Amino acid sequence: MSRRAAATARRRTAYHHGDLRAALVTAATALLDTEGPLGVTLRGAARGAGVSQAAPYRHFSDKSALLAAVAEDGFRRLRHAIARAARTHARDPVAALRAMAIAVVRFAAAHPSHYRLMSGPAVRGRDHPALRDAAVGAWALLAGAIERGQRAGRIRPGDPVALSFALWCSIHGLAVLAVDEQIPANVLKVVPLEQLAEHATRCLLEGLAPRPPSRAARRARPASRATARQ
Amino acid sequence: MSRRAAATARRRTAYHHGDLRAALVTAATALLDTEGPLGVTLRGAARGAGVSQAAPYRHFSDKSALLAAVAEDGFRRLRHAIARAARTHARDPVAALRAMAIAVVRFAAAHPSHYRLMSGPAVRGRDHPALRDAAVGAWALLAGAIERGQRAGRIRPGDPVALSFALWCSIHGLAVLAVDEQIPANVLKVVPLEQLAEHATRCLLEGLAPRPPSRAARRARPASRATARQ
DNA sequence: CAGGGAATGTTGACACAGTCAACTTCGAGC
DNA sequence: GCTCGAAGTTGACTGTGTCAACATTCCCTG
Repeated sequence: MSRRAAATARRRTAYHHGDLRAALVTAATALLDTEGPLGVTLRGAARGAGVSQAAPYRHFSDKSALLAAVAEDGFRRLRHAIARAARTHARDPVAALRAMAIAVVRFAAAHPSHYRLMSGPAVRGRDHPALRDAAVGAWALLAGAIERGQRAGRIRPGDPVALSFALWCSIHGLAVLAVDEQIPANVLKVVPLEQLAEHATRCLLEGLAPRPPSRAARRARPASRATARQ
Repeated sequence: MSRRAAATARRRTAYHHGDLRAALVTAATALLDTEGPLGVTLRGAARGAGVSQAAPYRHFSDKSALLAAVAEDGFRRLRHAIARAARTHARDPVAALRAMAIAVVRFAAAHPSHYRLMSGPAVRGRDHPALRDAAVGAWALLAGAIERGQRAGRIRPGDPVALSFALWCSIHGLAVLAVDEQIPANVLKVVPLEQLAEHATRCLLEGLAPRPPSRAARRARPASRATARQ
């Protein structure tokens, strides 16, 4: 993975680290897990890699560049988790979607600080295209599953991207609420997190299911201009 | 509004500020809007209030206490925005819910940094009960609207808290995605943000609508244990 | 095989942040 | 009128991001 390993196997010397970039990402990730988002520090990562304070600047232009690399790594892992969940239900697209949702929430619960970093203000996708791509890559799996569901007649027709977007909002919203500890105790007491994911996903998937023309659905006016402002 | 005005009208002197606490919250909010979340600083807020660096410690034990006060204020405003939206559709509970969702997303888009702070790692609800209460108070309006919808037969029966939670996930997820600039360009290009809110809300509300027993909904197995791990 | 860039690390320094201790000033109640 | 506590100030400490100047090592070219 590292450009060093790909090269002629430079040996680490006392002076040159060998693969500092990867070591810094690892150290920063460790800090993230143990100390939380505010505990991640450029100097701390350097210490963790056994290197001086300014060394990171040979590999990252910025603190936020380091954080972006960490976040990108997180999205890679998240994508793998989602893909694995999808594979376990290759036959049933709806079950696959549910499993994917649970995988996301599980990932968030297992690595709260990491998930926070991935979707937080510390790194803006705009400034780090690779991060953006990694994020989109992870969530794009949802659209694929939606499409399979449509082909199987389990999900109503329509733009898969638009439909998966609604699902994305739900799942990400739940994950973020969990990670930010904003789920009220009276909810979490009764129902464990994964069941909440199932619940939220089911509510949405029922909305996405094909259905005979329903009076209630059509009664809803398409757009009311008299909504609240601000 | 300020406790100063309520009291015997202490006058501000050169030395004593009069109502530093409120001034600090205002200054911090201004910093948040202009400089972003990372630009909010205790010293900066003190400067903004025309006061020395250590003065805030007479009113806030901590930087995070200041941030919590700012976030709490944000939740108060958010609750008002939601309540106003609900009032504009007193007759149609489903339209009210849609309007509430749009109000939240609008708020988030208008004050991105503020919304981020309100739901971010900077302040943990656990450490600031008043913040937690403000957040719950804002979102509780959803459950009320759901209940009205049930009474009107527009929303299927069930625990209003559980149903509103699914809606909460959707709305908050969309708001957070917007605020974090994670909505892919190919989505935002085609559809403006408020329409996305309508879309997501509609998908979910259709899932929450009362419906004749449907085969597709029942076919979904209640829980599959073979989901992905990690 | 030699030698010279280019990478990669190191040291030292600067500005600024959060935070605290010690001191000062002001308003209110005995 | 005087004192006491609340509210503000000054000065200092540590830790952080960042940079410039210097040191070391790798690897390519002759």
